[in-house]
Amino acid sequence: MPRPSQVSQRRAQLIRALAQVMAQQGYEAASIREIAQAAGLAPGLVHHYFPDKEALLVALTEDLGAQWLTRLDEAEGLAPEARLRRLISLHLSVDEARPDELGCWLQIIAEAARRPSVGAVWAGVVLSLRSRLVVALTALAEARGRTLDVEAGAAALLALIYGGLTLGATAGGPPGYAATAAWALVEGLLAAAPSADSPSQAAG
Amino acid sequence: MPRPSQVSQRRAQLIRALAQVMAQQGYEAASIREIAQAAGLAPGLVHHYFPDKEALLVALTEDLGAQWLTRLDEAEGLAPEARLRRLISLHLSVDEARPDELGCWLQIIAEAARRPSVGAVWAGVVLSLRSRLVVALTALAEARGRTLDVEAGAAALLALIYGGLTLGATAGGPPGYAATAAWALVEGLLAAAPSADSPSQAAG
Amino acid sequence: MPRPSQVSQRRAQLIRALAQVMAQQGYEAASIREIAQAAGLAPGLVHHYFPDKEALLVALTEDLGAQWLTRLDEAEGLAPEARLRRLISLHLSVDEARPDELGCWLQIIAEAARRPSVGAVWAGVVLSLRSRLVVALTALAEARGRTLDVEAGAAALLALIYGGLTLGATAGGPPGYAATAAWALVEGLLAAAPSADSPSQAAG
Amino acid sequence: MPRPSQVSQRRAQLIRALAQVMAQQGYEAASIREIAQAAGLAPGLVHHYFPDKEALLVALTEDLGAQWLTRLDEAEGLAPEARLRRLISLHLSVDEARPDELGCWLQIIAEAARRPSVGAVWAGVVLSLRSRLVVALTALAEARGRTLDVEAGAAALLALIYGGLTLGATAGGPPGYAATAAWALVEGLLAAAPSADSPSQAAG
DNA sequence: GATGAATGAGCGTTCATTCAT
DNA sequence: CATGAATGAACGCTCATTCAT
Repeated sequence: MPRPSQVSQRRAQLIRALAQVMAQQGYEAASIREIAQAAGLAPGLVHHYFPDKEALLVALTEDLGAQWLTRLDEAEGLAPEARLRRLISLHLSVDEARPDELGCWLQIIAEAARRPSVGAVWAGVVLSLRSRLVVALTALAEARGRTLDVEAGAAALLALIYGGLTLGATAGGPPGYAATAAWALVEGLLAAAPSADSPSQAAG
Repeated sequence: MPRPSQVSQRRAQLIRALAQVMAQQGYEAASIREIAQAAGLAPGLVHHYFPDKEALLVALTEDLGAQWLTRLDEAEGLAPEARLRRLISLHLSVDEARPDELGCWLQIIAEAARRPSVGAVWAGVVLSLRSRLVVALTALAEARGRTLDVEAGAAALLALIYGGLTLGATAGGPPGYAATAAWALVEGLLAAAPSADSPSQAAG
Repeated sequence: MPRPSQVSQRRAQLIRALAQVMAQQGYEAASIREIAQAAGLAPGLVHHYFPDKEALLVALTEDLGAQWLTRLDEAEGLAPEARLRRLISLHLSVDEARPDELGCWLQIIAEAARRPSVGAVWAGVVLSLRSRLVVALTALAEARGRTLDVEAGAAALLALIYGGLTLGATAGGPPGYAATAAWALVEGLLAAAPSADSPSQAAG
Repeated sequence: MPRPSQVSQRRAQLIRALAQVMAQQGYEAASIREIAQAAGLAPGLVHHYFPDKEALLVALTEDLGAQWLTRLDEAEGLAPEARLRRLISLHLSVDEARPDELGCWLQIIAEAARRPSVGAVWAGVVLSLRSRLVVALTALAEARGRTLDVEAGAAALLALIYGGLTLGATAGGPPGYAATAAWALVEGLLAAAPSADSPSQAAG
């Protein structure tokens, strides 16, 4: 019987192998044989640790999502504005430090659209990311004395970030615009928001 | 002898069939047999009109891109601000009127990342969309008397729009935030831009 | 209604086209489309002039066989020994003047082994070639005053020639050995044959 | 864990199955499904043991070539003349004991003409066969005190043998002529060769 | 646990043949 | 007569998955 750590290690090996193969060839084209080879394991082992190929994809999605969230922890404890700037730049640095990761996400989103198991995990990841932004935005709005629809603001920020990464990876574009634009979006939203001490004018 | 339009019609049939099947099952999972059946044609005909499956995907990408651009023509001739607002809402209305189209784009982007033939067409579509936004942004900046980096602004707008559509389709989110946020982004960018008549204060 | 000459011309066009394509790709790999293209005709026309692909192969076999026989007519009227030498060299010159032809024969023999219609034509060609050699050998044996089994001798000569061409085309070998050897074979057969005026010693 | 011999056995099964099917239907017409069925295996297994169909054909060619050479070993150790007679009759007995084998060779030669991988193996087989004949011819020429171009002689012998087998299998002919003729060829070549002890008369 | 042989369905693609125009 | 669109069976090959060892 393997120690629990060995199971985790084998699973992690296979998850990384899927990421590696999938980033270059896509999920469907990543064959079990190739994944096993990239992991240095026998093909038959894949089905010992995962019931099927889709479960492996779900595990990778969870893994990448957890990593992403962990990375954002670095912004904890900063002042509101600095924290939001940090969150934005941490997001956008994905494509520099981890080119494979972005490729994986593109494939995952495509699969999420028609595999409920993947879609659910992806939706959870988005929810978590958004909630981090909500917290940061709330703190900033409070510091600026504004009443902001932070849910919508966070969704918009994430959309700008995600869109910027995707388009940058697949269709190029001017360099470094996303960070600037993300902050302009924050300022634009804050400028349009009513002052916190005059709620009666909010709807105006 | 078949009329010339016959060929175009058959090709269009097959392109629509691919869109239909692909939106629900993805590109790889859309088999030639299924596509042919969705088009009401014999399987062998697919390769009579397209050299291979990838060429059909490229044709669909071109077709969807052309449709998208055509839709934006509706904003022609409006005043700067109205035109930009119209462009934004035309983009964002894609998911309402054409749910299949959004699903197709998700799959196309995933394929564009590793099929050069698809990637080139997609990059061309993005370029065209961005140039429409550049024109509109330039007109607006001029009307407001601001000096704007319109390339970066257009890229950011498109990123926000594309990200909003994608995340909305795959992970939900608050309703209708994207249009509001897009305009906040525009205002934020304009607010941060120097006045056109006082270039010396640009860096201020 | 086409004039008879047009029918013949179209058929000849297609036969030459098959030869051309088949020499390089083999019979099975020579598609109707390709053959038609090589002939400069529409694909559908092939089945106007030949009931099916095999009939086209049979026609080509007949055509090549007839050409081969015609070529041998050049040796008519020569003295016995010169005539046989000429026949041998005419056979062996096939690979120099018509490289495609040899390639076709290799494919035809392979098909002849399992298509009766082709096999029959091929057998007829061999019979005709052999009978030319029989005539020449008979004349030579008579001139030398020997009683030769000319059927066996002609078969052996043809075997040597055909084997030499085939092996030369597919596996190389010393240059020009076949002509020398063919004549050595003739002399060897004649030397082993009894004198025509002492038939009683033939079986010795 | 399968024993190493298991792999060899499966490969041999498939090679024999290809020989069986190919002799009757040709290489192109021998479908993977049919070959697998003839071997009593599942269709998918063929590509488990051979990368593709052509590799299976190459393996068969190597196998038949090796068998042919092994058969010739029976002539080892005989006196020069007896050895050569034995080599000739061993070659020519192919069509009696192994009708399938001859059919396979016809197909292989046709494929060798346009598949380099097959052509190379076939050329190697011919080379080996010829070198056996060279050795035997050399010994015989020495015993007879003659200076013979043994390379050319061996090539001619092989051509006569191969041509005789091929024509016999596809177009009939008088029975048993080839062995007689092969020996007549040998005697004819020896008769035309200069004496070994009078090299100055070689050109005479 | 670990292996890789085995299965058979399904893939993209090719093709000879037919036939409406 | 001539065209090439249309058909659907069959091809080589890949694959996730299973399972005996």
